Amino acid sequence: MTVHQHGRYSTPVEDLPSRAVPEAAVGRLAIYLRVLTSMIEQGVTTMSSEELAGAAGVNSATLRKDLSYVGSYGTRGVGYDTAKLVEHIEQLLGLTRHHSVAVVGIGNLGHALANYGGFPDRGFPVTALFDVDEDLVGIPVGGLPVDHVNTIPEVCAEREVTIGVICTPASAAQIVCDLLVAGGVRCILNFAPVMLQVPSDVEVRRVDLAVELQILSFYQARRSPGPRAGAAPVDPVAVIR
Amino acid sequence: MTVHQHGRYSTPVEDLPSRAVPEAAVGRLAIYLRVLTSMIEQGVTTMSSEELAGAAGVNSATLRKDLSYVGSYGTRGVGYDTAKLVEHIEQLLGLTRHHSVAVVGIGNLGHALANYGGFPDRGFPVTALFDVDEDLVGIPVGGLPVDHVNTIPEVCAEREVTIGVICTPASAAQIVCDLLVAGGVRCILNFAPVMLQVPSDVEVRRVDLAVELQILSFYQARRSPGPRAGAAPVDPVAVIR
DNA sequence: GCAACTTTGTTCCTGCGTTCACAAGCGGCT
DNA sequence: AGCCGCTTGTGAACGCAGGAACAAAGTTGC
Repeated sequence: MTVHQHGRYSTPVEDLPSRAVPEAAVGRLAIYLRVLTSMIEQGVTTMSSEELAGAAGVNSATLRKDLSYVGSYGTRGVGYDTAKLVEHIEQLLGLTRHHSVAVVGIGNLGHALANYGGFPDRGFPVTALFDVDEDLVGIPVGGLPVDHVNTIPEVCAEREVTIGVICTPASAAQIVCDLLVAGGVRCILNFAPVMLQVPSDVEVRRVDLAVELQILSFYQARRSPGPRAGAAPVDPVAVIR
Repeated sequence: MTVHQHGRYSTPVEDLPSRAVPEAAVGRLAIYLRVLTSMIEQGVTTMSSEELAGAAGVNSATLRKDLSYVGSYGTRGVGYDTAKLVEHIEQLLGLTRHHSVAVVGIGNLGHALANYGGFPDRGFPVTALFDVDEDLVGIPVGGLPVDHVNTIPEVCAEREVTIGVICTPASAAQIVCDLLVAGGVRCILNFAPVMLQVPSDVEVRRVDLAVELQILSFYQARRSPGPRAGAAPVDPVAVIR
């Protein structure tokens, strides 16, 4: 029972699959991936580290080092083949096979996530929904019927859920987490404002709305004392779609 | 126009308000705050660094260092007065005054956020909702009518919005962002999967579902080759509420 | 009132991540 | 075919954050 939420290392033992990749680098790789697929759709077949870094908002040296973790697939004097690079990053991130997702807690947020359809981008199909509320059980949300939280272990094992998303109130999060772990789920995305206690082989990512807002509040608090920035210097000709 | 999303420093100039606080520390302080308010509700008036650190899942030395940023308000041999500490952390995080929040993009996620009511914890009232869809404009969501995105600059200036939350599709995010900035908003929470370009005095926090899932996928990919963990060693006697 | 224990606040140190800078390598041009 | 310029990949330095250890300080018990 360790507490290791967020930040920490990747491969404490076993450095066979390339050398250990820093966690921050993994996050950036996911961003490169998105930029790359977007560029490929626009017909771009080759990008230099400078271009890609610019689009991702990072230093080009950082980008090159990140890409060196996945292997050396660039051509000197030219740049990176976008298609090849996508392929290799996807492989490193384990996106070649699908990851079945379960959403627990079908409140406002859970409802929103369930309706995402195929979930952000491809490769993360939602295959199970759970809630405590008996009135919700059986009702389809986003085309999938809700099951009772008591059935989490069986259903998760049966449907081979790899990622559990916790959208319950804080008070229920730990219990739900234990049930997911019991069902063999070893990756958890936690939206509840609590630090989950999990076995060391379970990975938890926490997304905390309140913390994000408070960090923004902090930066707002220590600004130049000027009250508010000048109003509307940008043309309000909003042409969205 | 800098790109500085996430990570970076706090007070590049001006170290008047205590010394520069590392960004990571700010995030942890928000967590301490939650733990403390929870403990106060249970009648706890004093906590040692060891206790508080345990509850927050961090090292006690780290906690003491974090608290030293807000000032020295502990009593040696005793610990910290929970009420006093909450007060000082709230002051540092700028939570003493309210931060008016605007939500842009009333889709699944925007709908969920608008319905949060007073928004996570207290101090972040949602005072404006926006969408492009004419059919949505005027309809109240969570008790607040939706306005058209074209009116973002005026409405934000008028209602003194300090934090803008972007829940639009990626394609609209940058335009919406520009409109918020035009309305004087200098803190943005971005749920759209794009790196926003903003003036250097605007702070952007990004919450990216796809990236979080892909990071989990990465850790899942490089595990002990064993297929799935053993099933249900935990009693499924789920007694939630 | 004194001594011993407890807990804070801080200094030092270690280690990781980011950045800089350069050598190696590849394509294009003459 | 050889040279030139561009871009990658990596070795080394820098800087920050986290952890350990210690000194200062305050409280409790005698």
